[in-house]
Amino acid sequence: MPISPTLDSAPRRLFVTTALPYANGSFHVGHIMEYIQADIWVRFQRMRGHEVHFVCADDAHGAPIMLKAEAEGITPQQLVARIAAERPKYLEGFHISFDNWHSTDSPENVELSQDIYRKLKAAGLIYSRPVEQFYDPVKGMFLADRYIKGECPICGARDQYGDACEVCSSVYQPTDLKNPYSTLSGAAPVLKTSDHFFFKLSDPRCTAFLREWIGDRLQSQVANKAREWLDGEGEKALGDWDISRDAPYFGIPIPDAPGKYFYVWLDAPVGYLASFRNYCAKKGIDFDAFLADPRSEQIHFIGKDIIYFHTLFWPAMLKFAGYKVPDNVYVHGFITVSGEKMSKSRGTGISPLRYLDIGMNPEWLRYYIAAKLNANVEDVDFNPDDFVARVNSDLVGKYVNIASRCAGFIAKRFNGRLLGHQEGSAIIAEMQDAAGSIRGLFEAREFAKALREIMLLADKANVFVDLKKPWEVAKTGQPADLHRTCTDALQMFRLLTIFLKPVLPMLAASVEKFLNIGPLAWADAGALLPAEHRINAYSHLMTRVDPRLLDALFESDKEAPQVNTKETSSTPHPATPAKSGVPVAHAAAEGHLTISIDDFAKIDLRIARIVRAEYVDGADKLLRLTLDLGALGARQVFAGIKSAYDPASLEGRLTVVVANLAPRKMRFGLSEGMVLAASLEPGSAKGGDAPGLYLLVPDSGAQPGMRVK
RNA sequence: GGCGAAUUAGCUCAGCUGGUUAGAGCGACGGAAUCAUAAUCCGCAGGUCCCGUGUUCGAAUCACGGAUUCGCCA
Repeated sequence: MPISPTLDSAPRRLFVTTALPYANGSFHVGHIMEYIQADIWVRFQRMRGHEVHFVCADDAHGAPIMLKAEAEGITPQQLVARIAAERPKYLEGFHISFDNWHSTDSPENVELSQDIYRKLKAAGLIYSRPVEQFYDPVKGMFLADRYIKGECPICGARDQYGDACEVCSSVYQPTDLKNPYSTLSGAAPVLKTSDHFFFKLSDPRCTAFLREWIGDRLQSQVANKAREWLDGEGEKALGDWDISRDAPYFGIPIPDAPGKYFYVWLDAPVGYLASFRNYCAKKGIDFDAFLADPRSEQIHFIGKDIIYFHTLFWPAMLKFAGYKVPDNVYVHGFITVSGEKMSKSRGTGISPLRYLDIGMNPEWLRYYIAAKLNANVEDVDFNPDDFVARVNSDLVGKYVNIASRCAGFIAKRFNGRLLGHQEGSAIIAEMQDAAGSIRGLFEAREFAKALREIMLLADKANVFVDLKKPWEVAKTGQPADLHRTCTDALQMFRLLTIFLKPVLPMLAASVEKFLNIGPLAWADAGALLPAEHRINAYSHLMTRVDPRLLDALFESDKEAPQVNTKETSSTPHPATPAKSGVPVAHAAAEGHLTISIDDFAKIDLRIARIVRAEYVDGADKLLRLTLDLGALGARQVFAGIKSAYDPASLEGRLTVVVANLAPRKMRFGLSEGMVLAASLEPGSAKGGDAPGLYLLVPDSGAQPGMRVK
């Protein structure tokens, strides 16, 4: 049940988080979707004047990170630091406005996790008992289910994981497997007993509290699921939670229990608090006072895969450790691509980094995702054709176009000044009235509905301009009428900008500059630009999506990056079950000096004929080359060889081109490859020598399109 | 296997507690316009509402069965 939009204007104090991403790999588009959803909501709240603290952190602990670091010959801390270092590129790239980004491998988290544990223990909710588990005698560690494979006890299929058979889909215990082996060492695991600590979730105090906490605050789908778990009976009864792991383990030591560590899922959500506390210290906010303030709201945005942890363990942990409990958990579905689940191992999906690298506008994605998000736990499909149509039609065709078609008149005919808004169009008032319902939709995370309503208003603005025909009035009518129409249309444009600002913060900033106004807040919808207000020159606010960019986005991005292998992903995991417990010990250790023949084979080198070569307006170093690649067709390539070659001298010549280089959007157009040329390394030029540039040329007889290998 | 969710025009989706000819945006098609980075406006055409049976005066909407897809069973 989404909470009803606040109708009063009492300032709220919001502590908002997104799920902590596991720090063993880069962000995927599922993370980005969650961040975009939360960021839109957060920016909306800030625009309304509320106090918002929006934080996240890397989820750094656990066996997968420990093993991966070991395989790379580095410490877990080094691995986590490397991943952390690349986070800002994504977050800034998609304009995610976190106030703080921290790590669960931090002093704050150690302190908070241990404190919570001690208090739970004091409350009588922690106990220990022996657990018998598979143990890898070679690695000297206990094995989680996914590090064990063997033959299915039901159908006999080989190489099945310890929890379920992919062939006959029966479910069993790892100890049921026939001929089990450790995926880490290949050794046959042995059963070994060890004491584990448990959080007594089945305690009547916990279940009673959780029933009450769930109340009607959660989305109905989420509440139903949580109650199903809570009310389970017999086999399905709510079990206690095993919160300890034995050394060796990368995690937080359990107080007074040598060799025992918190299971990563215990300290992961505590990371929300750790990050917030770290942020409070930097900002001089009183952490304890904030959490103690009954007005403070704690909101977690998460994906549907981790409902269990956030609606059962997490509130119960906080409650019985005497901490503030979450006010709400907002759950979203996964993102699919053209209806297919993303699978990193199969190379499908969208790489956020590639999206940025090929020059796609992050606000296109923000808009598209917002246009498909609602408050339900439903998957969102990224459909390339739909993406192009939606963005181009809504944003460029409808919204930006309003400013574009009026700004010229205001600038040329009226010296950039607006008319007063007396007797303005009724559509302006209609838009101002709509601010309330749009606000309610943003508040309830019904972004798709909000944008539909906003675009309906944008349609009306375009019809308005069409009916008023300023281009005719400019020739034959009264200047005052022209002034009136264009002023009104810009007033509408400004109102639409307020409504779109949570989704399109950068575009809104450009509009603020264009309109020569300060940052727009939600309440500004109640007022209009004053008479005689002077606007700045218009420059285009957003370009259309070139469908070829989508091709580039999906093209042969086959090399699968690291697959998440945490026990359960703490992220809005797009899909794929974590199926790669496969050790990669051999991979990175080989150093970076040599590559394999397979690596080299990835580079598609081709003979190309330079059909045309020309200077590029405004480029210091570039020539635009049109290449003939034989059977591969024609390509446009920008080459930084202007200093060494006269375009005319290049036409007709053969050279070598990297044909499968990811296309790159440059200021002057799309570059679809790279021609090869020899030069000295920068800085190694001997005094005075020009570095020089020497284009590669094949021996005579080579034909365009031939493969070079 | 048990439980649950989804399936509506070419695409993306609305359709509340069952009620007259099932809606929107985009796309397609036909016109108009030319202020706007060809954007805009008007019109028109698209649907056995997954299939089947049933309840009902009446079902996209309810019940049962089935298909497909997905999820949970920690």
